[in-house]
Amino acid sequence: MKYHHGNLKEELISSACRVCELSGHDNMSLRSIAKEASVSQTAPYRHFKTKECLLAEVSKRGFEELTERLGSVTNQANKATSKEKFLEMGLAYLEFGLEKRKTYDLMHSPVIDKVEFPELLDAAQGAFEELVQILKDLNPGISKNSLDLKCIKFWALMHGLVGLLDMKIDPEIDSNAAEAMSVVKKDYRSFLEESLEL
Amino acid sequence: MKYHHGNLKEELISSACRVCELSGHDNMSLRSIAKEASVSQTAPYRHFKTKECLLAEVSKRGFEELTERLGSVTNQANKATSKEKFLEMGLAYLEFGLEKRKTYDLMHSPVIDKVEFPELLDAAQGAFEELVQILKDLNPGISKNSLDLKCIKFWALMHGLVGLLDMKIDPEIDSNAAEAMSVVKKDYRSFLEESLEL
DNA sequence: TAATAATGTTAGCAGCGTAAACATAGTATA
DNA sequence: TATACTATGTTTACGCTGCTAACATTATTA
Repeated sequence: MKYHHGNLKEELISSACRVCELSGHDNMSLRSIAKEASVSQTAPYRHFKTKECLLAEVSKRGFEELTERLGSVTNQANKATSKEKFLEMGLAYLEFGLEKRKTYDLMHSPVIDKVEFPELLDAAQGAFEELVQILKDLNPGISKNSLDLKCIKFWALMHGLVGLLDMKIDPEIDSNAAEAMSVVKKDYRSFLEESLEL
Repeated sequence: MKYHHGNLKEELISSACRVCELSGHDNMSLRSIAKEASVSQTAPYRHFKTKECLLAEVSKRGFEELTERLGSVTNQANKATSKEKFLEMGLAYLEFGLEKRKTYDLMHSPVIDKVEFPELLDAAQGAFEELVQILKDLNPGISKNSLDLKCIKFWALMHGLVGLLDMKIDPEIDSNAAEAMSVVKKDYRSFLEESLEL
């Protein structure tokens, strides 16, 4: 066993990403992920000033993956229309939010003060740009102001849906909210289509 | 000093609500709020099985306040039209989310497993019913299915906006997202009006 | 009045984030 | 090549946390 690990920082981050998505950032201790890397409890402090810094790294990777997923919709070199790409982007956003739910939670959690991590804002901005681009394509000649509003509306709707779709609602209750949610879940696409006025 | 407090449970809850909104549920320890009530660290365990149970109570009160705020819009006995009430309800939702941001975070935080606290789902359902009612008034004769979809759309948009509006974006960056956000902040009402197709 | 339940205290456990002091390995410079 | 310096690891320890167990006091009920 070497005294120097060689690639500890990277291993800690990827381990943290795994633990986060598995158990949520609440159940994620620096000590446990240090142990997972077979390293002393305080070794991470050679690479991260605080636990929050490691979490910020996890969050950043989340935004990068989201950006990548959205971008791959934009960049698919097929004959899909702008409208279709737009719908697909909405789906891609929802899929990311639901598949990587715990990571998505961290990305939007107040435990990381984004003001202290400007690179996180940059990463989030990257994802936002993808939405901006697709909406611009979809609305040629639109004014900057209207475009901004459309972007926020789209983003907010997607963000809100991720939160609501994942709500654990007891089907026994058969409440209005549960019913409505199941309608949406049954077919995201038609819901998106209607909601986004296409 | 009496041995028995007499009203400890209630005091712990209201103290927890205060601390939560002040510092966020992450910076809230059972011990500190016990101390605030001048009671031993373990006294809360006579009233709450775990810390999560106390947090659930705080969350529940949040939903109740939200329901109350939304309801008071519905029930205002003036000559406001349904459309105006609808807009006001959107504003009321946003105001609650932004004024009681930390509580709002707890209400939507994964630290409380809502499945384990069905009364929380009930409380959330209460708020949802207010949205349903106003949308029903606004769209007489609408089909149940369409109504459900409209509700989700409205709720998701509001929920998403609360999350986005509170984002701390460095104005120096002057990014697209920051610009768009400031446009929305400048006048929620016109944004809502446009977004909700009125 | 005596038994019981409710509600408080004290002591103590294991886990946490983090700081300080120290050890070892890799790198740059003389 | 020897030596200093820096990077990266370990050990130890501190105070805080949620929580349990054992015990004390008060309120309620038979």
